[in-house]
Amino acid sequence: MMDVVSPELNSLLPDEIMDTEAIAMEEELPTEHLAAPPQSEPEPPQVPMETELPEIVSLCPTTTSMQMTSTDAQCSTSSGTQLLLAPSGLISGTTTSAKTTGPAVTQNLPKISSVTVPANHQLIINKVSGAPAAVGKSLGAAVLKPEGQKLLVAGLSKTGQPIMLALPHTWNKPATTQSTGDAKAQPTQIKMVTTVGKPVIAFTKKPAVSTAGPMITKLIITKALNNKGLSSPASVAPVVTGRVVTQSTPVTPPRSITFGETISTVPQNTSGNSKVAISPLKSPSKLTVVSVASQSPNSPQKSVTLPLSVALGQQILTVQQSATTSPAKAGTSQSTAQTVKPVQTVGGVGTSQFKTIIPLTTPPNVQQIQVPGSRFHYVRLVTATTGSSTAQSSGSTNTNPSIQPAKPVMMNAAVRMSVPIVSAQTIKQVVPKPLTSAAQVVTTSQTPQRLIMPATHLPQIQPNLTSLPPGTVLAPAHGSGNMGYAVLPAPYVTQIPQPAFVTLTSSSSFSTATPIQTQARLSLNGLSTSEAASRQRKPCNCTRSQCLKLYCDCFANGEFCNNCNCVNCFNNLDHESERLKAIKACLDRNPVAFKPKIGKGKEGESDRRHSKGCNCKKSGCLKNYCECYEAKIMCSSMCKCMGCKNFEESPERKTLMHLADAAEVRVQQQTAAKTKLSSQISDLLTRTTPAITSGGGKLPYTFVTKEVAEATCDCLLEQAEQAELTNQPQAVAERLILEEFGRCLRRIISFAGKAKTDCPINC
DNA sequence: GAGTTTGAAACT
DNA sequence: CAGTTTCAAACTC
Repeated sequence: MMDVVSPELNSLLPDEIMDTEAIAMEEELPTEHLAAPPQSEPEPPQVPMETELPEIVSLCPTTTSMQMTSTDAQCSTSSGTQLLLAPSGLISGTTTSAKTTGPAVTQNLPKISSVTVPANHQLIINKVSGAPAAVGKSLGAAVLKPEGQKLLVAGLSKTGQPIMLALPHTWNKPATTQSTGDAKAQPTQIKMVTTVGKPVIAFTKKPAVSTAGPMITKLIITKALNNKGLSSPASVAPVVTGRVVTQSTPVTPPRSITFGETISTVPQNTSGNSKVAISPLKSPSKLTVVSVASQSPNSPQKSVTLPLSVALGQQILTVQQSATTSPAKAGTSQSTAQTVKPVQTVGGVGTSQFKTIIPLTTPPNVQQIQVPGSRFHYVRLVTATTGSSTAQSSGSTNTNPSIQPAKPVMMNAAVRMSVPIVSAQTIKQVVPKPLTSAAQVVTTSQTPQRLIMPATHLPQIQPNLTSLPPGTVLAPAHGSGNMGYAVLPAPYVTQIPQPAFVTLTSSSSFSTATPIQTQARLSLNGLSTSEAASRQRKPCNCTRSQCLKLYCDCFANGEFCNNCNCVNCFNNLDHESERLKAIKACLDRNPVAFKPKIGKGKEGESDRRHSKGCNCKKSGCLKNYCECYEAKIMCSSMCKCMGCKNFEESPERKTLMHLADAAEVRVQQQTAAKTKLSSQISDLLTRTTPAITSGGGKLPYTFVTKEVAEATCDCLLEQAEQAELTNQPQAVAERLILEEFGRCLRRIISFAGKAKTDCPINC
């Protein structure tokens, strides 16, 4: 299964993903581009998180950046502390699931709903916008300005000293734009540089690069991994570089992204780079990326969590990575598919599909990368190269602040991201699969990394994550080099060999991970794997499109063709590269090509409506040609149809509906009748079969064979003839015949009883 | 089942 | 963005 990923697949992925140089360049942004967060700027009203999700979180040794609000804050990166980033407005008084991982220290910080510092060095801070106040100093964290802070970065230093960073409110401004991810805004890049004891954060406004889509906010966190805890930023030993790129769409519940990375006090031996593409999410509300360090005592684990939302569902992205304490370079590529647990959603429009991404390696670093244009959501796991490792091994003597994260050399970790997506097909079924909103974080103590995306709405990420066809899976290429990805339809996720779903035994970060792990199997559309597997899709009949166009329903729904009647089908594992190209082409044409067409309308409008509207001309929108009618929804103002009869008061529509209802009733009645008949037959067989076969309950009539019946008839005829020969009156003749019939019956019964006695078993 | 109709997707 | 072509599903016979 895993070998389905061909090496050339790497080349198919967006260049932004594969190009490590590009990342490095971004990390090397000039300092002058980094501007301090305008704290004086009035904070905009709380906006849905989808507009404010940090796009990139980079963990690197970059030193250029503005100082954190608090200079005394210790860099949490040096001590396995998990960092949680909570953009304001993204979290409304709800803590992430990580909060449950252990004893938490909660601060009633203004704009911060809660701060959790579990014993496992994980710090979770939930920021609530709108409440100006100073950050609780009891934590020793930097003071947050009430205004102009959209992102709160908190972490615990090796000494346990918390670090908090606030992002300028401008980060959230794009959120004001309404629309499903179409809003274009100038991307804001936030670079955070944390050295040991000297966390720094910077904000940079960059011209929008993305061709289309929601504003892109980039958050880059650069931190030096130095267990020595150098007080000088100059002496930074870069170890891990991570990026988190997320996009948010308007009006969406807060999300949380937990980003974790392993920080080892010893030189990082895992010099590798793993990339993880996060499949588009239909509307995930919460995204959590959790990175768990290896179990090595010297490899404390850190994580950054961006709590985004809670109420409507949570999307969790969990990345587990192991950092080998051994100084030796990891030369082996350990690709372990990880179990993906679909996060259930609450209030989901329909069932969701998941997208799973499995990186090849287990790098200590995780980078989420947003690729403009492609709208793919990627996570890159980057491990410091030899140079950085050497620096660390030398006791963090490296004083060069400009040290950039080493390019990935090896990928050892397997990361899977599961992203449930509401598919159009699901909507058509009008059978919403309620999903639980509980965010789940899966962690492992071993090398495997896991990325889990919540199954519910993730509007903020939607622009990117929803771009991929539902159920898309990026699987690591097997032995295809350092990196390889296969975009797999969700159904194929279940086909991945069991080892790929290695159960994660969490020993470290999250105590709550265990229950999740038990059900870590990927589910599709909110269905269990078995249910998903059983879900039958209508086979396509494509002949010319190679099933790589949206004409093909299979392709349009992000599924591989299976049992279809298509000709020259490329929508399968054998044509990964073509499929990837086709997906990219579709996304280039329409970034929301794979998003459900039927979605929620505006407030007050029908819950379901065609996002684009139909364009019917001849069907009157009363045939299945019409997508609205097919979806059993009314045409709306979005439609450009002619002669539309698919509106509420349309008599034609009512007539059709009545007919349809009547037909449905008939079908139901017929079905019920068939069911009843079948049940009766089954019951009859159930009752009779044992008697016939077992012998214990053999009934007399079972002896009324053809021969017996004929013999009886002969007896009766003989009796009738005798009566006739003796000139007996008819009444007497009838009596004689009936008496003879009675005797026959008695004989039959007697014989049956005798046979039962003689052969009580198996007669 | 073959042929026609239809409208979305793709193309220019 | 509009017009045209292509395509596969829906529909008809």
